[in-house]
Amino acid sequence: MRPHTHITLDRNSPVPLYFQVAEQLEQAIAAGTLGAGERIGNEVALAADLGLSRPTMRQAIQVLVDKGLLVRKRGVGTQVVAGRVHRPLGLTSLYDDLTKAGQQPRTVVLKLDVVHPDDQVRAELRLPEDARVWYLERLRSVGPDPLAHMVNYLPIDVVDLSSVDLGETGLYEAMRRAGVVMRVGRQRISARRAEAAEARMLGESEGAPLLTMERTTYDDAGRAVEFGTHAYRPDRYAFESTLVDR
Amino acid sequence: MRPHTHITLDRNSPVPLYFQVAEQLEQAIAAGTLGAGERIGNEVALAADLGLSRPTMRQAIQVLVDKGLLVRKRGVGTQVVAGRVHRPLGLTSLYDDLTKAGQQPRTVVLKLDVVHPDDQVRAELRLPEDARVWYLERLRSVGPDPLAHMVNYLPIDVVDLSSVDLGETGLYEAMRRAGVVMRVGRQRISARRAEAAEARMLGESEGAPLLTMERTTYDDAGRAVEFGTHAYRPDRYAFESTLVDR
DNA sequence: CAGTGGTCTAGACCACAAC
DNA sequence: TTGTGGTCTAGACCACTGC
Repeated sequence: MRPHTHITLDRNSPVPLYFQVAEQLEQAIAAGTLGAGERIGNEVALAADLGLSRPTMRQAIQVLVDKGLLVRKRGVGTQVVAGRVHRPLGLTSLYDDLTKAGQQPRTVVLKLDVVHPDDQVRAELRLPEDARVWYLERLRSVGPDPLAHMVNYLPIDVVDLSSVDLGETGLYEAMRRAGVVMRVGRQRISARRAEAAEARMLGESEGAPLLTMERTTYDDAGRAVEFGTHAYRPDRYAFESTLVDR
Repeated sequence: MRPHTHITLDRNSPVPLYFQVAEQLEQAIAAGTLGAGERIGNEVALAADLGLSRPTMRQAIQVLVDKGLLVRKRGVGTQVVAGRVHRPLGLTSLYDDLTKAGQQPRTVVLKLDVVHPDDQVRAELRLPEDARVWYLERLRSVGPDPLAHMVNYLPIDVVDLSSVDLGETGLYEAMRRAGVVMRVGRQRISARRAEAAEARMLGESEGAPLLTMERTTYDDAGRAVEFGTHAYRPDRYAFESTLVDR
């Protein structure tokens, strides 16, 4: 155990108390104030120190356990996980990823249309026979080289894509601005050979390996709001994620 | 809202109450008793019906929210997410995945040794200069065709691999039997061309696309217990996962 | 307005690990 | 035996949604 690292609470803030604690603990870990393998806690004492109830303190710790930064062990305590911190793979888009990493992505819209979806897309989005969807095809680059070729399908009533500058705004950002609250994504990552046209667009040779991702995203009402199939140049992109067992 | 689906509790069971509830709700969703878009809840009434406190009921629902099966919306209620259920990508090994899917994987151990790790491996495992590690190289097949080529490094004090039949037992299973409790995994998925030797082993041609995964796994004390770099035939394997925003 | 989930309190008893 | 996290209770007030 060790003296806890100067956590201050603002009980008038709209930010929940458990979140304030989690944020400051995370900063302490990132800054090295709490080093790998070091123990925090215990929960009861920490809660008392901060004038919180134990459930609230537990909730704060749980946030960091879920992020893979802390591990709990009954009868022992709560410790900082070894190893450098990865940004977790969340419900973000490639555009979000790149801008957060300080990159400046450029996007070319190759096609934007309203179409009748094929059976696979209609099944993924759980749409009726006669429904129509947005068809969006884009090419994204960072620096001089292309990075990803992206095809997305959205139910037409989710957002009006014709009124959005998709060269300047990411698709997820546009959806959020339209009031869509995305909550769950189900994705499948694999690889395959580049086809001729695709290879040309991405600046690769035909048959080169491409990293592929298919994702269906659902909003806070459980409705499918987007289905996409993307292809990435594997020398320029990888999927990183943290898995936690509870 | 709707009548809740016959949940029975056993207060003498060692299984936590919130977990009993979550399990039975999940079964109801899988069976279609609770259909896509349908509302459950509310929390207060459900808790009262089952004779539970509201926090316990909330904890049960939270389990399924984290799995991506339910979404909550303040002022509205809790609904079942549309779409079929995916098995989530957890802290499992390829061996676990395949056996759960009813497959019978065969594993050939190509090499098992104790070596001095190179700088990358030593850094991933956070080991001192003079530490030694297990080097394990395997080829896994399902049916007549090879599926994955796997290289793993483990600190020598984690488990004695020389006493395990790794042709019959998965690595993760062997670690669990040795008392290792794995809690956090950090992984990176990408793709590349197959090299000559690798292509021969996997029954592919040189230059064929391979799906790659690197993973470092940590135990319940925050210690790095395993680092692996794997290559999969992408026509036979893909990574599926569910992402949840909270 | 009524109904919903989001947060928070102040306790309690238990299971497990380490000594 | 002592200390830790794991579970559970019975309330409370608030923020947001939809009518």
